[in-house]
Amino acid sequence: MQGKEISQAVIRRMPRYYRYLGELLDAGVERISSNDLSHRMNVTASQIRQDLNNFGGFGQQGYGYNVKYLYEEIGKILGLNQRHNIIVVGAGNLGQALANYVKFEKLGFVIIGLFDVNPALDGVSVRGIKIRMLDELEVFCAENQVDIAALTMPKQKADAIANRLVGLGIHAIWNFAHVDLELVDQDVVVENVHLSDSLMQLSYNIVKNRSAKEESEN
Amino acid sequence: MQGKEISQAVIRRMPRYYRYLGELLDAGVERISSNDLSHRMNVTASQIRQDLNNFGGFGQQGYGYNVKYLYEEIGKILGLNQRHNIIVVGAGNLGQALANYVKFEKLGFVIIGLFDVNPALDGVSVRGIKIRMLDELEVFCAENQVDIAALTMPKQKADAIANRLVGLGIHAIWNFAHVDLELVDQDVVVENVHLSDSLMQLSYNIVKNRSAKEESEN
DNA sequence: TTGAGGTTGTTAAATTTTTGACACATTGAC
DNA sequence: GTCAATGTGTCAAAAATTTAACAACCTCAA
Repeated sequence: MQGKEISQAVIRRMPRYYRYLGELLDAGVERISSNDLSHRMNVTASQIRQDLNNFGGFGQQGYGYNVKYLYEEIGKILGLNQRHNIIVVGAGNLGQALANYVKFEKLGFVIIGLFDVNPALDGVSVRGIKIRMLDELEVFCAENQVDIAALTMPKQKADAIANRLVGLGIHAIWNFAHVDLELVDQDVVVENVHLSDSLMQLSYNIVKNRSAKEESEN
Repeated sequence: MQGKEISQAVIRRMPRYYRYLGELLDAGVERISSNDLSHRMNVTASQIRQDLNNFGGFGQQGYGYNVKYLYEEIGKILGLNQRHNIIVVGAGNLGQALANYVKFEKLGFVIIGLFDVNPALDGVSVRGIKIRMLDELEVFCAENQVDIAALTMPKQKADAIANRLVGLGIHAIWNFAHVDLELVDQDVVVENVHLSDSLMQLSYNIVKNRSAKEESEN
């Protein structure tokens, strides 16, 4: 409960630990040392110990970490011990893809609504989730607990809708629109998924890799 | 052409600069100072100058940066001055969403093929792109220049297909499967998009934000 | 029960990243 | 032309992150 801030660099690595521990758990592995895990994950053992110690001492000297216990603790740290209701605003291909992605539910993220402006989609269901028109947002948010809004509409509309959602009491946004949201209320958590940026990074590394190869050839 | 390595931290920021410069260009802005840009982007001017100087001196003292020139130069750095042909392996919702996303083409990323194992999808077209069966991969890659493979199939199949693709001469992978690919050939560039990880980071910040609020209330 | 081997939590060092500061070049008003 | 204002490129300082090292402690076989 102490307020020492933990860097986002550490947070970015936690889901990966969680994933590896889940796999170990499935494989029936009961305990693991930071050294062993570091080899599997291709990071340093020191980093693993340092990262985990931000949240407490989960291991035991001479033994290592209990896989099941550590898995559950990291789950709690990441808030996976509680349910998060999501609405997806923008029921195009990406929005529907998210709605169809069953795996999120195993992590506690449940998509409870899809919204769009396109009348052709009104009433259509995706995996049992009805697509609603955007003007039903207010009523829906009043009647349902919405924790996260995923934005998958074109960037031109993103700002307006994001602020409308925040006004409806939603304080977490998973933003797929290719803009940096400008929110009036500062007390909102935003996580961006910028696919174009990701592609550009890949592209940079392709070019770099290619020229490195050419250089080593002469 | 000197080989001084540029950190991925810098590379991660470049697409964002590119985006902001593109917007300025569209808005008809001809020149911009690092200071002005820093305010718009909410970073330090020093970081902008430092970042850009990794690639050369694009600015001019007393003037700033020419928007059009800088935009184009960053485009070149990111490899956007050349075309990248993409195939998407896994033509489910996400794969089709990618195929439908027109914006990638403006950046030079052209999806030229979709592949799946589901016979029900055989021959179906998405935005004019025909879905092919996975066993046609070899012939397709022989007949077409494929620069990037996007993997949107379940994680169990990802490793095998990735290695198969690398064997076919594809050295860049845009990986949406929730695994760290284990590739036999080391000379491959991989960019991961782990949506679950992104959600978990969001979830962490939700919980943190919530408890911070509660604390400030008492 | 003992002790050799193993492993954490933690402190310190090394490295990387970010920020600050300023010499010097360019601009543009007069 | 002159000169104050502007603004880069770069060097140095500060901050953050990562890695290394090790004392303290636990395990488990004998």
